[in-house]
Amino acid sequence: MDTLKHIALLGGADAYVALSSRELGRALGVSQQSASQRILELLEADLIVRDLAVRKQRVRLSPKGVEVLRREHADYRRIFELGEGGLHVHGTVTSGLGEGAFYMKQRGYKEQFRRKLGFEPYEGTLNLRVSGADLSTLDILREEDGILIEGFSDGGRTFGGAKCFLATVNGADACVIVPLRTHHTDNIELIARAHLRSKLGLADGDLVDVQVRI
Amino acid sequence: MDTLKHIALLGGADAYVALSSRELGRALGVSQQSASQRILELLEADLIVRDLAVRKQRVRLSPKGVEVLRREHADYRRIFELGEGGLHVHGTVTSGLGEGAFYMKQRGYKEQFRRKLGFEPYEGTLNLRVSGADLSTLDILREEDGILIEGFSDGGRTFGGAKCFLATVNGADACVIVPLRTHHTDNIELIARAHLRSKLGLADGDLVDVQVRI
DNA sequence: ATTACTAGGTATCGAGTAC
DNA sequence: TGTACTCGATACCTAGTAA
Repeated sequence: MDTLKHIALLGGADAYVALSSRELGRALGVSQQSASQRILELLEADLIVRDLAVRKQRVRLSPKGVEVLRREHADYRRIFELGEGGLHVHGTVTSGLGEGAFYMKQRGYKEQFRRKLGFEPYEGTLNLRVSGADLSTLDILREEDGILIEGFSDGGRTFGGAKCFLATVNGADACVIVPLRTHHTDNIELIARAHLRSKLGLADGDLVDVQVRI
Repeated sequence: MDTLKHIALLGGADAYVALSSRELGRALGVSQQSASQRILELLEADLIVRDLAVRKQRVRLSPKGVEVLRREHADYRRIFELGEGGLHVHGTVTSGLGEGAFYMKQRGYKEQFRRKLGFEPYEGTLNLRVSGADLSTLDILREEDGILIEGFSDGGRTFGGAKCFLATVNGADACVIVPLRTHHTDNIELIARAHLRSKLGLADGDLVDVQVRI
């Protein structure tokens, strides 16, 4: 585990890195022999792959190895990023494709919002683009349970389900929408009773602070 | 290490959590005896503190224990979040104690800034307070090598060294200063050729985006 | 230079048990 | 119920060395 992390820190998550057993041993504070043994164990567990040349071996993480570290990372995010009273995410205001408004007008969604959130949201969404450190914070949301909005069909078209999380944007009450069937994106959408953009005086590119209650 | 993480995941980073050695053993896949032993080791290393009541022990991380996990977290951030072109940190503008200006006026520093950064910075610093996810991002900086500003003595007083990292604040060129002799704080200081506060039109509490080049 | 086998010492683990 | 001791089994690490 520690060995796997060390390889990743050397860049082995993306590409092969040259790493002799002696170097590895020194870095981990164990002997060359033990380091060699650890490499063999990681290979046996399919967590790394190796290119064993004559001079020096080159190793890199396997997809399974990356997944193991990612899970570990998620644990640390839970510990440190989910502090007092929820989870902070920063994002910049963007104007989406206007799709949000289309979805918000659907009766199948509107009715659920009224019933499950206790208010009828404005027929539009505030789009935020998230970057850097906060990107991984979104992964926590995706794994967390929220207020469930069920999918439905209307007029031969299917509308997917979503999860909602109560939140505040720059202090104003709002609600984060996370589609259930979602790919890893850097976008989040917010809804609220009012038109957030005008209520908060926001323009494209403005940086806002979202505090999500979990 | 794994034990420490598990305690933190139970909430032991902020407060005492009840945790019997049997529970801990089950969670870690070891016996009650080994779990008890691990608790003792963590106590010995001052990574946790314990409230040993009659019924059940309660444990929580010590500041040192939190620090250890934070370092670990920083490693994972380095692996997964330090992608192309640097590192994003968000912070809110605060007015410090005005100390920044005092230091920036010292000849020992000014001369080094001019020589090593290639410009003479404005005689004041922009203070940012960082929170949540970005806090641990700062730890990456603390471990990274930057442009070295050496400490010196002047008039019987000693001034400590620091590291600098080229950065942009809301798009404007700047430089992050990280004191060498520092522990974990939630503050960062920025210098630039111009007075950033007026150049960017910033007021206390404003949220800014810092992109650090590494 | 490497990697990795074998042999032997050491730390770690868990069952039994005391408190 | 708890925690934590002793002690035999075992997993792990290192030195020497082969390829």
